[in-house]
Amino acid sequence: MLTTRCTHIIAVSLTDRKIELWKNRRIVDPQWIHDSIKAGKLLPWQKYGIIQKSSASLFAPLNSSPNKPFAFTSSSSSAATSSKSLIPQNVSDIPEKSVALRNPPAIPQASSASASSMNSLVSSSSASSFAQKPTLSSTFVAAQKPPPNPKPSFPTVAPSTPQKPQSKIDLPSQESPSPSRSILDIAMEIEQLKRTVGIGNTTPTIRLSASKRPVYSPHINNNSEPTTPTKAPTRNTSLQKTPVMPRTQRPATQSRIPPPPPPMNLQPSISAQSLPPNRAPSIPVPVAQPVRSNVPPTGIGNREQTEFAIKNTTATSGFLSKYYQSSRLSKISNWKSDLRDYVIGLQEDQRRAEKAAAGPSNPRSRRGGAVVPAPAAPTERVIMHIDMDCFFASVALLSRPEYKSKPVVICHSKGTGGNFESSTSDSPPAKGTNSYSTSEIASCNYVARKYGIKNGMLLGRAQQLLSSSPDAISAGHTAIIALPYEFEKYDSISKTLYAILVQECDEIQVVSCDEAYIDVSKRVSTSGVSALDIAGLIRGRVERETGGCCASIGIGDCMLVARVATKKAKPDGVFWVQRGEVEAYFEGLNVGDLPGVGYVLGKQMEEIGVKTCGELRAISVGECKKLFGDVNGELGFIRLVGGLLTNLKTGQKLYQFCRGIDTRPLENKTRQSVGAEVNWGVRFQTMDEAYAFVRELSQEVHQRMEKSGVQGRHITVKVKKKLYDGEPTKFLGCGHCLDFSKSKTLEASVIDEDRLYREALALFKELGVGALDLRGVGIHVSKLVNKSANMKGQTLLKFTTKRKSVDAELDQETDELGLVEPAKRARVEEPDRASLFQSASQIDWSMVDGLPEEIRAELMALKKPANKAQPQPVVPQPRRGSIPKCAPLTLDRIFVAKPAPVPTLLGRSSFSDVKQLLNDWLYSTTEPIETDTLRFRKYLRALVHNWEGEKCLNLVKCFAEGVQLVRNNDKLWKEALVQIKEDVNSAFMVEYGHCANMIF
DNA sequence: ATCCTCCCCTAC
DNA sequence: TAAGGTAGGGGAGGAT
Repeated sequence: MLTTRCTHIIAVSLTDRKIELWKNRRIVDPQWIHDSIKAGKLLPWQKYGIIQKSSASLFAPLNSSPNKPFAFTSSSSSAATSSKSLIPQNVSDIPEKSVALRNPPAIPQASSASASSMNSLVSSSSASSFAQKPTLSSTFVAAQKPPPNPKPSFPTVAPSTPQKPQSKIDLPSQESPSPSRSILDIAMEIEQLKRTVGIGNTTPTIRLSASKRPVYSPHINNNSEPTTPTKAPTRNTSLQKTPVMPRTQRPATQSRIPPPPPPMNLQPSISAQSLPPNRAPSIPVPVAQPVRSNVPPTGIGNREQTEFAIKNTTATSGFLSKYYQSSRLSKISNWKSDLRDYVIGLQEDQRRAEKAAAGPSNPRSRRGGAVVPAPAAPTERVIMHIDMDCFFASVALLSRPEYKSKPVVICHSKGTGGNFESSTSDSPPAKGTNSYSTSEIASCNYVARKYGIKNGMLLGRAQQLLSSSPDAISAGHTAIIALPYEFEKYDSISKTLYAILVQECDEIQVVSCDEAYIDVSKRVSTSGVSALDIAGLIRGRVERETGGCCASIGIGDCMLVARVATKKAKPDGVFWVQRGEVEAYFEGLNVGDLPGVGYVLGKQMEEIGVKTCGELRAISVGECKKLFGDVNGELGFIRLVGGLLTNLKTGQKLYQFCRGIDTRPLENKTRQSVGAEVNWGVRFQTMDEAYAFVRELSQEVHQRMEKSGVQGRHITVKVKKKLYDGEPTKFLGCGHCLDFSKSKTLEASVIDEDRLYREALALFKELGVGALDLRGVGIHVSKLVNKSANMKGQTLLKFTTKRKSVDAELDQETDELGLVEPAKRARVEEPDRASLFQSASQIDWSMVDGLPEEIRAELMALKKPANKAQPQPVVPQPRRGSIPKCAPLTLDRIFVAKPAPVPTLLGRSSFSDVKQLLNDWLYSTTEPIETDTLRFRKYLRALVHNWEGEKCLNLVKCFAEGVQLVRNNDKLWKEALVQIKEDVNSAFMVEYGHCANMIF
């Protein structure tokens, strides 16, 4: 509401986030109101703009750019020459449409100068250099080695006495002494962990979602760490592994031996420099006019890639349907929704049938064709988790049994000259073929898994893994068999699976196209058939009726236990963890195997030394009392784990899950939202292209809503903004991005496609990400109502809304229908009003509702063309002033934002203390532990976000020199350094709008 | 207190 | 080449 209807924002200070969001709004000091009242008229607000004010008052005398990162350390005015010293405060304040604004980030002139200024500062402040500054390097080198390392390996000894600042960089404020700490102090550890993992309010305000994780998204997260098989004790469990059906195995006829693997492709295959200069801006600079060109965006790749990209980015119309035909993730999601609808339908039928069959004496007669005797209340729950084994790969092998003993993966890559069936078997794969592919593996068979290949891994990486595996080579498995998707088959087999399941169960919950939970408690208790027999029956049917696809089944007394049992059952088996065995089974279970524990939570638990459920359980008994006094047991655990890791609900869930307790009922919830998003192939040159894409996406979402028979009134638009220039490693991928979203609740549900588009477009514009920076767009609609129900509901909503008068609402409706009265339209033709705007497209419509009625009506009239029959243009004229501004954040924010907490590394903040810590770290361990590297990276990012870029660079330099001198450029340490540099670069891009200059 | 917005995380 | 979607749970912090 604030952002959509306010004309001015009165504030004394703003959070960084608000500054980022509202940098194009009128943010004024309260004094403006006082002075206006005193003057008896509305004074020009510009003088009171708090961002402008702070910047102007502090830097105007120096005529320096607020975008200049290191003004406070540099006496040089060379970097202070930008005439673009102030970012525009409001769209309407930009006299001429600044094209620069639509080509963000509008890097100020100063930035390159700043960079060089920074560079010179860094080199002159080789204060922190190992090699060049004997005194400091000796301090560093001669530091006491801490004892070899506990965990964490960052030493936790008391910090050394703070030294004098090395240079101007170390401001006195950074010299806060660290409290002395003890590693045994659990409370302290919690604080430390909070700092490390970013819980609490010490994190920089701009969240770097991408940088929290080493790589984008769960798909890739899967790559990095092969999960070790669960080491669950088996002595107390009833392992009922059904024998694997013998499979016909034909000799492979098409396998080929690839050439020796090329080196790892760590860099994007084609650098931006290889493209024409005008297409390869390493730092986007404002250009006079965006040029619509057939040449694709920056750095996509070589000629073939370029040609492909022309046809396959979001800037091309028709992208969306093609994309959704091919996206396995989209299909997986949609199948789930469809199946859920299907099952809900079945359940409703069943309820109706029961009602019809009536008679309390016969509450249940038939279900899905199977006769179900009237059950007594089951004494024990029997839940099964059914999961097809490597579903896509299994389906592919149905028609290609000759590959069953080969490492098979399913992905899009055709691996030119590679392994698709279409290629001839007598020609070897082209050089480097699959080894460079960035195609994601959707599914792989167990032969491939044996060599560490996993779902989500890039094909290139998988091929390299195989090529470097002695086991694979000796088994003759040197080439991956890459097979194509067969979506229709998956669909059909999925239906077969569900048809079987609904017949063989009491209750069912859809998980995905190849996975479900079923409840067979009643069957077991009434028929006397054992759970294992039912599982065997289901597995037999699935295999027969699908033509040979195997399902594994885990059995337990709740969904949780059944699910973790399935892991043990795979492949092609059944595993039953009975009630009495749960505790022992969970004792050794990896916490990562618990549902809900993914990459982040898993890492956080690892931080506190918790790897297994047993260890997690032990927390409560061991330490809660220390922390919470008499609050121990469950509550203490929840407070500890909750406070430590996340919060209450997660703590509660973990408390139960690590004990094998799960009381969730099986259910298929009706959907609460509908959406569509694309984060692949998103490359735009102009905002018009982006707007056109938003329109396509709105249409898609609208279609989906129609299909589901729902309407909604809460609209969310999400965007991804790239963090780096150049193309990401993954072809046409989104790379590392910042995520932003903006949402709006309408007074009534979205009715037509056009309204959805207009609302989405307005939100999209508010997000303010420039065409060149966009890497992803999504539109979601929630607060859904059933479409038929909504017809009744709308009137009510209209009259109960608090936020808008009925008149306004009616006006809006009228407007939507293009029925603005001619009289109203005529009035705005008066030159005095109309001249305020060059065109209606310049009006910030989101502010209109906040205006007085008279003006508002006039503007509304202006909004609509006189000819009401005139259709809405497909691509609207962009509102000039609303073109996103992606200039780097300016120094303004330092003075406007609340004082940021001082970043610390294990409690140290001064340069010398941190440097000492790095020294100790380098000496204390031969290999960098990832946790420590992450800590350091996080700290460096925090420094940059706190505008301590120079301190950050000097620390990186210290570290780099330490790696060289202390660790003799050891590979692992160098890798850590590379990660650190990448992180710092990305943080620099965000804060300063350019890469960090790290020539060490 | 409770709700809302803007995220992040997780699962398939 | 390549198709990194989608929905739900939940938390932080601000608004009401």
